[in-house]
Parts: sequence; structure tokens; C-alpha cells
Amino acid sequence: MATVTINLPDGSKKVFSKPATVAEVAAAIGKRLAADAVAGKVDGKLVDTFFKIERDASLEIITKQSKESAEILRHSSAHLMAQAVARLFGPVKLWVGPPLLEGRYGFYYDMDLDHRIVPEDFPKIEAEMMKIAAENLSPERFELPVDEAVQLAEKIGQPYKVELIKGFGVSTVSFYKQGEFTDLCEGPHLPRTGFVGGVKIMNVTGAYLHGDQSQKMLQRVYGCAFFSQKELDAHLAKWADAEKRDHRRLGTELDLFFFDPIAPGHPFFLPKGAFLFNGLISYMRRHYEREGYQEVVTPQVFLSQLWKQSGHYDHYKDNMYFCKVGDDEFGVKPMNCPSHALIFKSRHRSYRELPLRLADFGMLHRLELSGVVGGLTRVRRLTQDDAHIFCAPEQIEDEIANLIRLGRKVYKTFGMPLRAELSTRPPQSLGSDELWTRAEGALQAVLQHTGEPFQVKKGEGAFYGPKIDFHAKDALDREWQLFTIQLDFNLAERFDLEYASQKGSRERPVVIHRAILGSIERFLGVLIEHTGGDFPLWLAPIQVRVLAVTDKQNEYAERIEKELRILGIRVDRDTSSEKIGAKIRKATLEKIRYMAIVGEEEAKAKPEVVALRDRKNLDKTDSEWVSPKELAKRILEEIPA
RNA sequence: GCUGGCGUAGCUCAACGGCAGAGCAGCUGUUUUGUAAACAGCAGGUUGUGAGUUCGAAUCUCACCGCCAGCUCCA
Repeated sequence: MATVTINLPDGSKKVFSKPATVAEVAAAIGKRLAADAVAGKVDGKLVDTFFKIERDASLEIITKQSKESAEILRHSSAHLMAQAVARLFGPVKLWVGPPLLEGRYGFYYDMDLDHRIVPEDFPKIEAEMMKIAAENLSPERFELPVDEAVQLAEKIGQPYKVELIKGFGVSTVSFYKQGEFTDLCEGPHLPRTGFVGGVKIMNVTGAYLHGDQSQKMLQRVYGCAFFSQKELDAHLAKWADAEKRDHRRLGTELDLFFFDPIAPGHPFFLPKGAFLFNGLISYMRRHYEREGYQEVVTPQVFLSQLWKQSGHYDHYKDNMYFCKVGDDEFGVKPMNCPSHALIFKSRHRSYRELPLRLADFGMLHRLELSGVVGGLTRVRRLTQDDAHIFCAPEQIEDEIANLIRLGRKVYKTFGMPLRAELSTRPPQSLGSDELWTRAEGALQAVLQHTGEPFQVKKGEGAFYGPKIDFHAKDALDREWQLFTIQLDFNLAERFDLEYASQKGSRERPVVIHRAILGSIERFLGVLIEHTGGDFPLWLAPIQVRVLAVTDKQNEYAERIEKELRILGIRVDRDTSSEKIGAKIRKATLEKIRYMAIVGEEEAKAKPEVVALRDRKNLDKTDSEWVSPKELAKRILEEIPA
């Protein structure tokens, strides 16, 4: 038998006289590695530690520390949970149980069982899972041809697995068996159940089979698992912290906004929330001035005829608000594009005007399903930082490049990294092959040119054009889809938009829909959670609070407040009859950045000063004396251009 | 829209078939305070809405509305 040469990631090689398992290779490298190995990656494919490498290959040992180990741990934990549930509550019919790599849950398993799982069951399930972990079972893998696999699944009472097997369209499938529990699975799995060191069952909800509400509802049990209890505790602490940053909670605590059942999905912005809302719009406007956008203001309500022409009446009617006045039916706008098409069409357009960039902060109404509205992230009344760029096909590339540059600049200001996804032509689409090829090529070329990695989502584009979606990562590593660029070959067609080319011929423009923050409401919700309510100074509704130590300084405090306000600072004051400690506590809870404390000493000083307390610098015990002018200067210097 | 859970004072929660209560916030008074909570008093409610069961309902039943967790959707 020929030897087997294993290439390791560090460039070294191990030669074996006969096929070796991943575990054997790990053992040959070192004891520690062998103990820590949870899986292997053979020629880029994840396999179990007992996988036998038959021929020359590259191998990476996946340990507890490897990025890939989380997926394996979580997947194995889903099996562990199913086994525990089967032990506790009798026969369980299983559907699917995938690992989840983002968010607070680590995995779920969809199951069908007679017992209805309630939160009181969670500790029991956790205990049973840890019992199985303590049994330290080693999963065995075996493969069966489809017909035998179906027989086995039927024998072990797993009708949903029969359906899965038949749906795969392959000739053989694999199973894993640990103790009394056998499950259809591709793997890989942890070498032993003992690798699971800490588990938490977190939630149980209903989930329809095939996501179809006419079908049976299964119980979806969510949990998370770690190699150690310590990591589990850290994870739970992190998400407990996330709850404190929930924008709905901070919205109430910081007096930013509220909701009333009288208008579900329609936020009421309080003065401070409205300040943030308008601040974000002003921030985008400042960019627009430099980027050659022209802002327009457009109607709210249109005769349904417009929506018939735009196609919304056929495709989006269920999400629109309509009203009847006399014999006429009107629809409230859910999008700005038709208005902008009408503006383009309002007179003859020349190639000299292109690219024509029309920005619009108009308010949009979308009748979202009652089950999906929630907080600021999904509202029924929204304002996008919307714009439509009408351009010639050969201008697409430049426009997209500019947009990406602008978008990156904006997100850098907020400290959120971006990740791009390019969605290409779906099976059902509108527009010529030539146009699609050209547009997709342009988008791809621009993305490549920026040099940053991007994923291609094949066939996920809109029917009217390809798009680039950006995912922004917040301070808790959660991703949000906010910034989007969509090409549209349909709008110009439907509204018969044309411009006169240099040669005098009539040409169709291409339309680019784009929103950088997305919707202001949603972005604000995300920003509240990203910052925990501690907004960047340039956007904070209150930048300074003047605190009087005693009533005797109230007048002085008022004078300082006025002076700061004249210097362009957003300032208020606390001249209540509380002790200074209480005022500081109040300002701290309101997350006000600068506290300008004025007592007897400050009031006596010439020229006038305040004792400054900076929340960014809380360790500093002795507060520093600064003049109002100096304070204002510092604040204004901190504001980005 | 579907499934499940939950709606008590502005906020956080208690009372769980028998007189609706506390803390914080608010108001009034006292206190004049030096770096994260001074003290006292007052006020605050048709217990989401509407029916029903009961001698009696915040509590049990039903319907509706809203919120939350998911599913689905997200031109």
C-alpha cells in the first residue's frame, strides 16, 4: 500500500505508511493537539476526527480555538438536545436542527412531540444534556443508500427525515449514532459528547413545517452551547447587556420616542429623538451638497392610476394605504421612485444633465403585516435617505464607485464596518441580456476595484436589476442591512423616460435606487443599540449640562448656559434643589457627555470658569477648570467635517 | 397574516376569586448641599377595550386591540 502524505498548514508534512485518521495525525503532532482536536479540514472540507485520510491531502486540525469549531459544537449540541428531549418526553419526530452563527442563539431544533415544551422544562433539558455530555458518548457515522436510509428512518419513527432523505436527490446519505440516539446528519460532529461544557436552553417557539402556515406547526427549541461553562456565562452576560441597549428600552429611558396603540408602527419622536432624527438628515444633506445631489419635495398621496403605471398596484398593493375621495381612489406613497420618474419626465432631458441625482426625504407609508412591526427597526411610517440617480449606461460604474466611497465614509463616521453582497440576475427578470451583463460587470468591477472582499448572491437580485447590499456591523457584532444600491431597468421603461443623446437620438436612462442610512427610523434604532444611547458628540441632543452646586449659583449657571448657547453649543442646566451628587447621577443616567459644575469657587473666579466633568474620562477625580469659550472650542473641534 | 406568551400608576413591578399596593419619576414643603440617589407630605387607577361566569372579577371564559418571541413577508 502506498504511503499517505499529509500537508499541514505550517507547510510541514507528515508521512504515514497507511491511511490515518485525523485523530491519529493530531496525535502524531502532539498530545495537546490530540486532546483539543474537534474536527479536521481535509482539502478544505470539514470532517470528523475519526475520518480516515486515504490519500495525500492537506489537513488542518480544527481545535476548540478554531473559528470553525463553533459551528461543529453548536450542531452537535442540537443533536444532544434532541436526544435529551427524546429521553425526557418520549418519541420526538425531528425536522432540522442547524447551528446558528450569529446572534444570541447557538442552534435550534424543530421537533414534533406530544408534550408541549414550556420554559419550566428548560432546566430539565439542560440537565439531561449535561448528563449525556458526562456519559461522553462517541458518535459513530455510517452511510446508507437512499432506500435503506428511508427504511431506517421509518423504523426509528422519523417521518420528516424520510422526506428529507427523498428530497436530497443523492444516492447515499449518512447517519450519526450516539448511544441510543440515531439521527440523519451530514456531520461532522464533536469526537465525544463530553466536549460540551455548558448549555442553555433559551426559547421555544412555533415554526411551520416548510415555513408554510397551512402545514403543521413544529416546536422550535433554541439554545446555545460552549466548550466551557465560563464561555457560556460570558455569552449570556453579553446578551444581557444587549437587552439593556435595546433601543425600545433606551427610547423610553432617554425620552427619545414612544409608540401609542392608536397608531401602531408609527413612532412619536419626542424632542430629543426628533433632534437625532433631524440630525441624521442634516448630516446626509451636508454630504449631498458636496456630492452633486439635488433635493426635491414630492406629493404624499397620488391617484391610483400612478401606482398602476409604476407596477405597485399589481405587486405591492397589500402593503399600501388607500383612501377614497368621491369617485377617486388615492394611494399613499410607499416609495419615492414614481415621483422622481415624473420629475425626470416633466420636461425634455439632455445627456448634459446626466447623471441627475434626485434626493428625497419624503415620508413613506407601508402597511407592514401586524406581526412584523416592532420598535424603530420595522415601522409603517418611514423616511429614507432616498435618492434616484438617472444616468447613461456608461455612467453606471462611476456612479456606483462614488456611492460606495460615500457610503464607506458615512459608516466610518459611526464606527460600523461594512460587508458587501452583490446580487445577480434572478430567473425571472426584466431587461435585455446585454444590459444585465453590462450592469453586473460594472458592479463587480467597482467592487473589485475597491479591493474589499464581497460575496456574490447568484440569482438574488430584484427582477428589475442587480443590487449591492451592505451589511453594517454594530458594537455587539450584529449585522444590519441598511445601505443598499439597486440598479433598475424597469422604471425608465414603465414611465417611458428618455433623454436626448449627443447624437440627437433618444435614449433610455438607467435608474439607480440608493439609500445609505436606509430608513432614518431604522438607522436610529440601530445607532441607539450600537452606541448604547451614548451618541457621538456632534449628534447628541444635549452636549453640556450646567450643574449648580447650590441655589446661590443658579444665576451664574444661567449665565454660563446662555454663553455656551451663543457659542453654538447644545446646553441645558440643572438648578433644582438637589445635592450635586444627585444632579451628577441624573446627568450620567441621561448619558450627557460634559457636566459643567459651578459652585462658589467657580462663581468667584475671574475670568469665569466651570469645573468640567467628562463622561469619556471618568477616572479623572479632580475636575478641571475651563472657560466656557474653551469648552465650546473643544466641543466644536470634536465634530467631524 | 399565522402560532404562543404577556397587557395593573409616566417607568419597573406586587396583589392571582374577597377593601388595587410599593419603589422610581411628578407636585408641594423643608434642606443649601462640592462630584452617581437629602427628608417629609400630596397626588396619581373604570387593572388595554367590550361582553360573559359569579353574591363578588385585576384574578376565570370568550372576542377585539396592542406589545413581545418566533414563522412568513420585506417592491
